[in-house]
Amino acid sequence: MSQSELVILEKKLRDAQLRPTKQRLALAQLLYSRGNRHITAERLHSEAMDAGVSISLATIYNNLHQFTSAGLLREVVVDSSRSYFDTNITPHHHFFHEETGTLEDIEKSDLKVDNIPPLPQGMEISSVDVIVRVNSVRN
Amino acid sequence: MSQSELVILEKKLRDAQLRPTKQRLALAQLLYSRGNRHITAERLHSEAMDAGVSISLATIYNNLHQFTSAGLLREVVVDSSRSYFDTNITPHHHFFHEETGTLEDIEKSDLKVDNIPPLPQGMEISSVDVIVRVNSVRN
DNA sequence: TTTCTTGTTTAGAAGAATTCTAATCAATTG
DNA sequence: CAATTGATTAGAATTCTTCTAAACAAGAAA
Repeated sequence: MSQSELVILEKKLRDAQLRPTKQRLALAQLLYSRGNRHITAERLHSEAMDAGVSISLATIYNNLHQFTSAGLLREVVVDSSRSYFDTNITPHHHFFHEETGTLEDIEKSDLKVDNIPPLPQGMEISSVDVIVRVNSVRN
Repeated sequence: MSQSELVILEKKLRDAQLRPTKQRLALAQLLYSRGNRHITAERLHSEAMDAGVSISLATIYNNLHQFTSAGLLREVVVDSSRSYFDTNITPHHHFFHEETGTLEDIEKSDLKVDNIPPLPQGMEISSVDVIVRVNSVRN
């Protein structure tokens, strides 16, 4: 991990009004230093452990939610049994591999959603989420 | 509840290879005698209680899953904290009212999804789920 | 610096939704 | 009817997530 990378991550946290604590910086590194990721709390926790960073699961959850509120992460709802957090916060959609439980981005420009019916008075769209669930062909 | 309605529900269960037990018939009534519904296990349980049908929560879960496997229900994943089951099994999409936690159908013909990128070799689409999350406009 | 304030982290308990267990019970079959 | 197989049950167990309240660390002020 280069020094300049740490400085950038620290600024990212400060800009989001989050104190750059040891734990937050470690999480930010795991999240943002390897390209776009889709990750669960448990998985992030074990990655932190593997990286030798001691951090409690409660802190992982706290921070995933704080990062999400701050617009640094986005929660993707694809599986009723666990929450996935996406480091790609630009508008886009997902492939969900049902067998492996993995997500893959679909760039917004690739996919078009048209003809959304009119919304009731006083309502506005908060997001349009498309999930293309895929499986391997069974023979 | 008319007699003929019960006979129809019983046939529906038999056709799905499910024995028409007292509990299943009661659930089928609650689910299919009031138009399309989007319901959680807890909610269905309290409706059954209110209707004077004694049924355990385990049985509710068992049956919701059996109905789903049999194609009599469809699970909709919109909220990471609970599962919704939809009695409308035709292909369609949903509005999700974030404030109230309620779902509303969007007919498939109303909405168009285009330009899904090519899938990796050996993969096939299992479903395409569109969720339009809506909120009331805040002043 | 040192001190103060406030935000953060922590372990473990608590909570909520769901699934499991194994005993009882009910529907169907012969 | 008796036997078989499937369904239901209460409650325990599991899993994921949130809460609690005490200890700690970061930033601000002196």
